[in-house]
Amino acid sequence: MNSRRTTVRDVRRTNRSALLSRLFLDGPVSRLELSRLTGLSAGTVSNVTGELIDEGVVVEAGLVESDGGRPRVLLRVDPAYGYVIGVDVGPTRVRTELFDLSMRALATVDRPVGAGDPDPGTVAALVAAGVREAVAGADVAAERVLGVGIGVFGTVERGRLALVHAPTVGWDAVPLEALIRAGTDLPLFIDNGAKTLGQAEMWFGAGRGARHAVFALVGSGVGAAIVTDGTTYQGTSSSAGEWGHTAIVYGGRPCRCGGRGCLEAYVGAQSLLDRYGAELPGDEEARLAALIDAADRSAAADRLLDETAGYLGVGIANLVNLFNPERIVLGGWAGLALGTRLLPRIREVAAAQALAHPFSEAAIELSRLGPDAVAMGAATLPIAELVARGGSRPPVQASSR
Amino acid sequence: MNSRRTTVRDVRRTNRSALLSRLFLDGPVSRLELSRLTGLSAGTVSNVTGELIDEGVVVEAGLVESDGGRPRVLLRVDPAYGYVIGVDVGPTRVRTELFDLSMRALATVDRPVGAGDPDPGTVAALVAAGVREAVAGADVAAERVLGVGIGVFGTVERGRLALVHAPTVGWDAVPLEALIRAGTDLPLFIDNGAKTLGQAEMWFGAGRGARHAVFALVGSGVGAAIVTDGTTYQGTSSSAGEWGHTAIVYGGRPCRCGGRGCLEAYVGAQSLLDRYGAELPGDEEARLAALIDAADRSAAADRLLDETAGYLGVGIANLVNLFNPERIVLGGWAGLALGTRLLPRIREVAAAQALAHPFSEAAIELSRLGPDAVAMGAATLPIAELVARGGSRPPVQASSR
DNA sequence: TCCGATAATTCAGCACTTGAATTAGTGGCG
DNA sequence: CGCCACTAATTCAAGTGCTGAATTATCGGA
Repeated sequence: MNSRRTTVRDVRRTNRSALLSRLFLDGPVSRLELSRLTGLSAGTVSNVTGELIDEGVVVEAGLVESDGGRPRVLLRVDPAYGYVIGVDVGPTRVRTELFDLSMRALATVDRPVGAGDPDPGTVAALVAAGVREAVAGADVAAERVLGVGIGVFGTVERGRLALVHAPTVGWDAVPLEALIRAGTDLPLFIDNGAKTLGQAEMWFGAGRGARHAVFALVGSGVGAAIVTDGTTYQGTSSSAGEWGHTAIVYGGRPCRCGGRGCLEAYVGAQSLLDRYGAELPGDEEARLAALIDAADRSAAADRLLDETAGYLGVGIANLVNLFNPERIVLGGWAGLALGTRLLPRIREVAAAQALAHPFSEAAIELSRLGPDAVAMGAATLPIAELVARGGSRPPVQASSR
Repeated sequence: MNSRRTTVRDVRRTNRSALLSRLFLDGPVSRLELSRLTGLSAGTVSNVTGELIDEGVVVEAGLVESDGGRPRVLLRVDPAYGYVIGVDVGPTRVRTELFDLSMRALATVDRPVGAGDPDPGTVAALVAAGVREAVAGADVAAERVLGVGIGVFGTVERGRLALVHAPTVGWDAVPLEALIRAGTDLPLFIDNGAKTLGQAEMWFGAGRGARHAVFALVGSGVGAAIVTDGTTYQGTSSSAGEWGHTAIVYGGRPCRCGGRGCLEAYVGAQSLLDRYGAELPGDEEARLAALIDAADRSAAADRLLDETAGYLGVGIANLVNLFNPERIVLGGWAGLALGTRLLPRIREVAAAQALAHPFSEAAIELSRLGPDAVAMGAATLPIAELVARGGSRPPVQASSR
């Protein structure tokens, strides 16, 4: 039901894109295998890969032995063809990483934002500075940077310029993209941090190979990334996936979003610690770890965790019934800490609450990459764009500069 | 990130499909307008429409006046090119309708299934018989029937042959498609009834023009159809959208699905009537109407309805936060009856519970087509297939039979 | 009857894939 | 040492399809 025109040239773009995608995700592959993987004829594969090699996107990478017969030449994306930057913008810190195209981190810059509610201008300046430092630190020419992906806390409203909403820290339609653009000329890709983390798991972690998956992320707050048909679902204005603010207890605990009975008010780390009552030392992560540790001795802590497993299980059952995914991945720093101990119980509860049939299709797993993959996931955004374009063919008319 | 090969011929198929889609949905259109709508050159439009006219799918339909200049010729899909059948399979009745391609109903067959839990064999036989009667009743040659779309209660697991799960009436993996195929040779398209109803609203009702919409259907039970990017979201095995069985009251009322606190256990018509306590006469629909009517006089009924608006509002807020749709359409026979009275209150509750930003993007409306559109929506399934194929071009090698 | 205006068709030029034929590398065997 | 069987990669004619410009069709008005 689409209505974009299609011309013969789109065929090439689509096929370049399909080949690049295989090359990028399935590591070194021979032309013959590419032909099998994409269904394209050997002639076309030869033709297109030749073009990609000429352009420098793809390089040959050794031979595969054969027992009698011409050996296959392996191809792969040249890791040094370009570089991408991923930024994890949290409420308390900005972390910038520069990767080559094999996703090796070549530079990392980590900066605290300072106490209190983060100031948009400060955050934007930290991002721009982080990008400059990462480029300098990795000793890479700025022209070779394909783009900067940014994963932000809060929901991102994608219009001509992205706006960020994060009521809990007083951000209402903050023009973050405009602010950052003032400090850098590189192409910017902004999305919610939960979604970029989901993207990372999808490409390199627990989501590999899945068509439909939901990444349930529990940190101080609770979010989710919903992948349908291989792509992250955005909704009308990119704010889809606010799983943490779905009500699970009608008329229940007030949530910091203003609603009542939201999942986040029951399983978010902040809420958990609030409900525990007893004072614990250290930052949020240390306190949650202490709480989990205490469960072996303290009945109160144990009961609290058991309740949490119940809420999480029901929340996950809701996802199963609504999305019928083949995989549900529990992540986020608190999600991992809780899941490591509670996963069996969570599965149990979900099994009891979800409909039998969709539940039988859904594998419930823990995140593989850990919560630090937000930046890496963000860095995949410019790569995805490159692949979708079919690798940047030089513009038709080579201008003189 | 797809990996299907693309050839030059796909270009034609895609463009035929785009043109047919415009012709089908935007009624009579001139070639020039088609060119503007699809972005295709005038030459291609001329070429392709010529082909479609030769094949009989499209016909000319009058001229549009001009003040000086050659008048535009209007084109439209020939309503008599083919016919489609839609079947609404409910637990108590099977309703079969035959439509021409302008969606005019030419024949309707309505049959009760009989009391008690429906027997799969009986239902399948009723469908097959209904199809035969409709074809005979409309006096249409069976070869001209493009296909039969079937909207079923319960979730549909789409594999090689569709299976139906409906635990509430004891259906577990009923091979409905196989059973019906035994009684007819026509192409079959089976989907959940809520989804076909959503499809009908999407094409002809409250969903027109929306990219992202959720159709929330309340009848005896509760279901939903989720439209993302213009197509109904199916999930891994087509069982997505079980909104009725998402928990909204943790540990709440037991639901007939076996879970606890499901939305259906609070707002489904059956549950509402159960909770009302007082005995009412007539069938479910009459009793619900009586309950709503009583609310003006009875404090108990009024309170029950107000509670229901609360649950529905929160349930809808969950949809808003999770899907960020541009439209939420409340339908189903009970949904319409309740919504007519309660919509303002439902909107109020949803506004209070949902996040401000996604809520501001979502229009909450009532269904336009009423609950009888299940069959019509089912009938769009074969049409959608026809359009996606680009209108059936005759097979390359015309066989001798 | 001719003219200006708008719509539709025709066609050369170009982009692309396919499948068959051809060329390119390897190891084994006589 | 040279030939052969085998597998991989490249080349190329044939076929399909879109575009943009030129051409043709069809109107109203002077």
